[in-house]
Amino acid sequence: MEKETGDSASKAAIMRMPAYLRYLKAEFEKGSVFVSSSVIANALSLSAITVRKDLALVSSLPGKPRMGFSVQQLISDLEKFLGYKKRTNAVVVGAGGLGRAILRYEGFENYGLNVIAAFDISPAQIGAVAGKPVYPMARLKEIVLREDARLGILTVPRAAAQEACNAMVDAGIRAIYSLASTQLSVPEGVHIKYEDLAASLAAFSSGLLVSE
Amino acid sequence: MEKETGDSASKAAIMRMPAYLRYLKAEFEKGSVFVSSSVIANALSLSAITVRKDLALVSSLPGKPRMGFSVQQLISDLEKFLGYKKRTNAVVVGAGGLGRAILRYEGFENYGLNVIAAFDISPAQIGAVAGKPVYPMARLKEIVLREDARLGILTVPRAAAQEACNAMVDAGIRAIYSLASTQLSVPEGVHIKYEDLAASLAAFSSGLLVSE
DNA sequence: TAGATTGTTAATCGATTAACAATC
DNA sequence: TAGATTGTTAATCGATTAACAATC
Repeated sequence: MEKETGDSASKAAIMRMPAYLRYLKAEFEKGSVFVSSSVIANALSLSAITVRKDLALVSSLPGKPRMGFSVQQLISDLEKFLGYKKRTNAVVVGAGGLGRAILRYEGFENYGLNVIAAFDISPAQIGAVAGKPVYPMARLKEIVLREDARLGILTVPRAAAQEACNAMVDAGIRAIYSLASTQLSVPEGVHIKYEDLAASLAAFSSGLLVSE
Repeated sequence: MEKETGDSASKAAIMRMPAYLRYLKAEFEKGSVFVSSSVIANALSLSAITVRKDLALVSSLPGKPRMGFSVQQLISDLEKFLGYKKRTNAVVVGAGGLGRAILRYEGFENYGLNVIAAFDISPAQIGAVAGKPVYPMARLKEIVLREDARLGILTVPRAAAQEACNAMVDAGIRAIYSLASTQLSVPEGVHIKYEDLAASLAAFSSGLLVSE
């Protein structure tokens, strides 16, 4: 008989986890050893109860009355929960401004992500950025297979997005993170997440999401 | 006596609006004149009822039984609702890879956002990108005042983030969109929104948010 | 007219908040 | 010990879904 797994994290809770991790890492740098839910809640503009509920979902050790939670333990638990301790290889398709910025960004290491290469249709872009190769699109499938890349990051212009997306799917990629701000159609079984920086910026700017 | 304003949009609903707009614009390109809630729902993996409820919040004209909603009208209503018809001036602080990509991106026009200039501490970055000036940080306040910039986009490295943030606040900016993936402290009255691309990418990659 | 699709009212579902006993 | 902070159970709140009469 299967053991009860208990509460599973809601999507809302999952989205708060990176914020906890970021905060706790900052606290760790400052030398904090223990931290209470109410302190975290204050810093992150959440309620203490929400924080405690969330931490209960990921914490391997219970918090201690009067002290709170071990900062170090919590960091480790959160990283494990968020999968930052596993390694995933990712490729970037589209070596324009945004694609190149992603290649240059070094912070992905902390998130268990290796951005291994980029691809572009334009011969002018072929070469390397920040020591990472930029290949022609024709080599996408070969490299994805060889490096077992699981995640594709789409940063091509809108007009080229569907074609580039198809190429990724054909290469065997089953998880696509699209920054191309256009609707894409993918076959069953391929996961896609749209991140529309411009739209979210605009929503924020117009004050609609001020409270978030 | 004040007239009842009716239901106001939930945050969840607001976040779906850009997706409707994107879809409707694509349909408009294809020549669609009317579209029903169930068609939209299918395309966007939502329920038809959710779509109808959401559209009721923004639509100035009711949908017609048997036909659905006017694509053109809905696009206009959504753009108005999302504030894309107003103009807001924005500045970028940090002219590294990501900052430069934002300067080069032309899609902001559609969202009512004018990215007018960038700022950087490094003299090497001063100049222009895509016809937009990159100024030294010392000129931030002057330009923000002159151009009435309301939104600041923060794209500096983590270590420089708080200092750059302070400079923005000092320059009179009251809405900061931070891509710096670090916790910032701002005075009361300054709105801040964190967008951690790396964290959201990692969460997606680890399969935690697959269903979104 | 007949039927598809709307808008609305009620029911369900899920997440947050409140209350409180347990405990270091 | 006394008290702050935890984890848990119950209540509230908000959003989604279901049901259905209205209507082009």
